[in-house]
Amino acid sequence: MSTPGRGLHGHVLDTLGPEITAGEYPPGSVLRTDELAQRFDVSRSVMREAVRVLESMHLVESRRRVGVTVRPMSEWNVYDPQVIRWRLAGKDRARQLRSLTVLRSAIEPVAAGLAARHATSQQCAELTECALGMVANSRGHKLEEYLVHDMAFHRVILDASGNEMFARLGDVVAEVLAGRTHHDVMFEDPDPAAVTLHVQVAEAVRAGDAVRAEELTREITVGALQELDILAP
Amino acid sequence: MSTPGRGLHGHVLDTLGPEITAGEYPPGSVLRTDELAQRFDVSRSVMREAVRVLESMHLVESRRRVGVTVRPMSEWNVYDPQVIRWRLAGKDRARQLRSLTVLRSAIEPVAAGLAARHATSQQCAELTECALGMVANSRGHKLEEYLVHDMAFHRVILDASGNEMFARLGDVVAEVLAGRTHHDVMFEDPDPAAVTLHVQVAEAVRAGDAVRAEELTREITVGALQELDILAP
DNA sequence: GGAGACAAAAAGTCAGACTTATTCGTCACG
DNA sequence: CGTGACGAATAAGTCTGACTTTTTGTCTCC
Repeated sequence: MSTPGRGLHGHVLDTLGPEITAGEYPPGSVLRTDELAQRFDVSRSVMREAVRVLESMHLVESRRRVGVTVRPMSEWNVYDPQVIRWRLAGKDRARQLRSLTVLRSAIEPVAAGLAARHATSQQCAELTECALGMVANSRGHKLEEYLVHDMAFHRVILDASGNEMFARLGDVVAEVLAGRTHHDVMFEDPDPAAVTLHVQVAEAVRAGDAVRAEELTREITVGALQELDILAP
Repeated sequence: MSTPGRGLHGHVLDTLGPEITAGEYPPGSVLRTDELAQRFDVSRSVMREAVRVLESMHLVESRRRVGVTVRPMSEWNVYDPQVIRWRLAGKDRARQLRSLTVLRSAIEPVAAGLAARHATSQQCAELTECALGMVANSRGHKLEEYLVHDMAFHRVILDASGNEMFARLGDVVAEVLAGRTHHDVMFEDPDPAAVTLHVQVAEAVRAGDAVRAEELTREITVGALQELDILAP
């Protein structure tokens, strides 16, 4: 995605990471560095670097005389964008998408409220532009163009909140929106009500109306949650 | 903290990580693997493993013929518990604490609402126990004992929400609460109103009253935000 | 002054030997 | 029988040195 297989150790991670996050090795499973190096046909140095990265994500733990043991899912660094990507590409993408959508529903309304207070005039302009782009592509099976503007819209909101923790969720939200468009729901044109809400949020932010921006965004995320409930009650 | 200097590469990270997150190397600064290996008196293999970990946190980027370049703060994986710890131990701990408290104010109310729906009877019992422990230690300069129960309380709420993304913020919230007690505010006994709110949240969760649990928790987090505003308006 | 070739620099890779910590089995001792 | 200590096996950890690959800056040459 962002950094595709840069170097041999990257290629190893592209295979091993998804396998682990997909749960192919039950927690407590033991892998041996040497065997992995053989399997991927790389030197032990390269394999060790890959293991170190997995370890920094808390996916595995490396202990002397034991080997590389897989940690239970509850200990994974589930906010690591790489881990999120692996899991979204794997088996439990539905569960993952639900968790992330709930996260969105908590974060984005608050972020929109802050954005109404902190957004620069340029960010307001970008927001309006994105909302207009969504309107323009809301009919006629132009889902891809719509998605681009939708992702940009939410990224601007999160950035404009002025909170770095929120801002860093831009990639995650984009991934969720993309996943929704490309796989699960959204067979036809997007919900007109949602499009309108985005336009209204842009207006509220520009007007500096924090309460209204927060409430409108809450409606958007509630809608996203309902979409999931319809799909898998 | 959790995994203190495990192995040589861990020791290198314990020094280099805080240096980078403290901003001692401006974005775009170039480090050379060989020089770093010399500086820390380790072999290049060990140094490379450390660089790989820093790279997986998006703190640096390693490119051929160029070296290891430090990335701008906006690209760091700020949700990585290790990065959070490094930053909380460093220069901008105040800024970091503020960001995290805003994050809490978005997450915890929603988590409490979900907890009211999903908490098991055992989790309800734990919650009540924590709240009672907070009451018992709310007077008489027993800040440490109070803190333990406070951290446990919020961890149970986040776990009981049933959302893994929320659950994994337990460590972060604990870190924020600990930081608040040990450094910034909290010179004397905690605010009695806050203690009462925790007890009421425990009751609301046990009663399955999601709306009330959410609203009460919102009051708690608003209080935490106000504490910061009083300290640094 | 632009395009292409060349050289230097730094990360990337590999192989092999050695070190160290941990675990497990065994054996002696209570 | 249990128990504790000793020792051997094992797999990660470390170091070294040689080699490869990619990128970049420069220096021609047209």
